[in-house]
Amino acid sequence: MAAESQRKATVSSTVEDYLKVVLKIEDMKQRASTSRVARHLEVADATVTDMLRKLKKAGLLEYKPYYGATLTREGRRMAVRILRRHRLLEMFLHQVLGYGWEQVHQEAERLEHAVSDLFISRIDALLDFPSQDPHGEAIPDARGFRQVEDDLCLAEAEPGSYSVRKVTNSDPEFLAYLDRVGLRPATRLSLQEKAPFQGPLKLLPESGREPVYLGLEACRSIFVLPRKDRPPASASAPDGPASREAGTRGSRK
Amino acid sequence: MAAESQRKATVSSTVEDYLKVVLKIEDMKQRASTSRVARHLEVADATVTDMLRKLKKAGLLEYKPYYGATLTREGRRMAVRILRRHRLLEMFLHQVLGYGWEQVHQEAERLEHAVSDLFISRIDALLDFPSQDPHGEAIPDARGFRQVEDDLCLAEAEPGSYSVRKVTNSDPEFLAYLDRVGLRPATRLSLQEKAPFQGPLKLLPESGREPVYLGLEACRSIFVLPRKDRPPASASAPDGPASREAGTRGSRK
DNA sequence: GAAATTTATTAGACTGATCTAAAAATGAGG
DNA sequence: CCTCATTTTTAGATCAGTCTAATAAATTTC
Repeated sequence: MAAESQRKATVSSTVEDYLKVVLKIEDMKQRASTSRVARHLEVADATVTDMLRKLKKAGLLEYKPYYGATLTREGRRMAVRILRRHRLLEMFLHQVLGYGWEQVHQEAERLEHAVSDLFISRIDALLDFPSQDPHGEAIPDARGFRQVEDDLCLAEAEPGSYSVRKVTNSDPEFLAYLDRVGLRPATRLSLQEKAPFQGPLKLLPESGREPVYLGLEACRSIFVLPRKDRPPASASAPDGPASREAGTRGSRK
Repeated sequence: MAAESQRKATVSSTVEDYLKVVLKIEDMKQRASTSRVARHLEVADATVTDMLRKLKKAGLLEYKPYYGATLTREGRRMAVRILRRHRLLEMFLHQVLGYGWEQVHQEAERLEHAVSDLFISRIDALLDFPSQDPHGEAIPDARGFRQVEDDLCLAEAEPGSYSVRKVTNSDPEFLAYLDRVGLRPATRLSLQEKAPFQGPLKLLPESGREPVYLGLEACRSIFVLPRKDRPPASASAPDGPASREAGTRGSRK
């Protein structure tokens, strides 16, 4: 008998973190090499080599020495489960406990390993089965299905009118800054020029404020949706004027 | 340079568990001996000996070989902090996420080590600063102050009228049973006889149902408050009408 | 395509929390 | 006060996750 194990494999939170990182790297269409994984987790390369071998043995990923790791079906299932927990928790912290979007990541990072499935299903229901977290990232559903997201990275966008879809960077400082200048999911903005190789990119958030200048790196973590109306227009959108105002519950301090 | 350390000592969740257990034992007015701590934590005695020495070195408790441990001021502060988190979390799970009182303990046991102070203060406010958890146990306040509780243990109570104050036993089976027979904090009940050495004690919960019989051990985890009206009376208590139709003596079947 | 550079793996060690088995204190009874 | 049972500690190991330093494979560069 060899094809026995089915469900229930309970893993340490360390293992969950490794799987999460490999998934994240694969999602960015990069190779999950030892050093890349090590950078994400902030551990030594040697530690990762070791761990990847263990995870391979556990059947959670494929591992080719000098190449890197690839999640197996089971490994991906677990990774997506954690991703779901993480994002659902972020949403919960934001909506129910009033956390700012720059505060949710760190807390969710700890809770995702500690809460039970019951907890997750209760907050899912309490939040009415949300499909996105406070940063605009999609929350996988309970079966592990994920929406396909082919968003446009601001760093590659042509001049035009857009709205912010998601921000993939959890640095609190950075998020707090975006918040301050009025850039959050659903914010409308117009872009005058294509992102330069170096130097800041000029944005005009609809919020009417002054232009915002962002470095290339910053732009890489902002994803947008094109809007079908030209940059400097007056009244047009039928779904409400200065909407954006709610969400992003204050707190801070 | 010697009297430096003040706050901030961050400890592992294992250490938190040891402190919690020592506090619990001290609260029961027992000696926190190696083996008693070991039994509570379900680890080997040798492990405890080791750990107690480390905790002593860390200044969290006194430790006398062959005698046991006593929390220091700092150790007690930490232990009470965890107790507060635990009970506040239980209340939160019960009130906000709809957990049954037999489900809250296990989840809180994991969360108490994972949530931040911000999380705790948010749920505290959300629950409107509760003073008791779902089992009727007092929640220490944010400064670490604890209400003095001198409750009467059902195992020692004289016949009379009481109401349930708290239940100190987190076994889900047991709690689910109490729930089924209608015994929970604030339930009124009358006691016909004093707890026997062996055999079940007969209780009459006000909820009108049949008498309930509880073993001595079970009675030890139930604490009650005397009510000021005698068993077989008619009208008297100003805090409720036809309270206790205390008659019902024995009979019923 | 050989040398230089980068990336990855091996080797050896450490830390924290745990265990088992053996030795040593403690404390009760005679 | 001596012996026996109980409780506690010591000794020696294990396991997971991590590190550093040394070595080896892969890749890039000239």
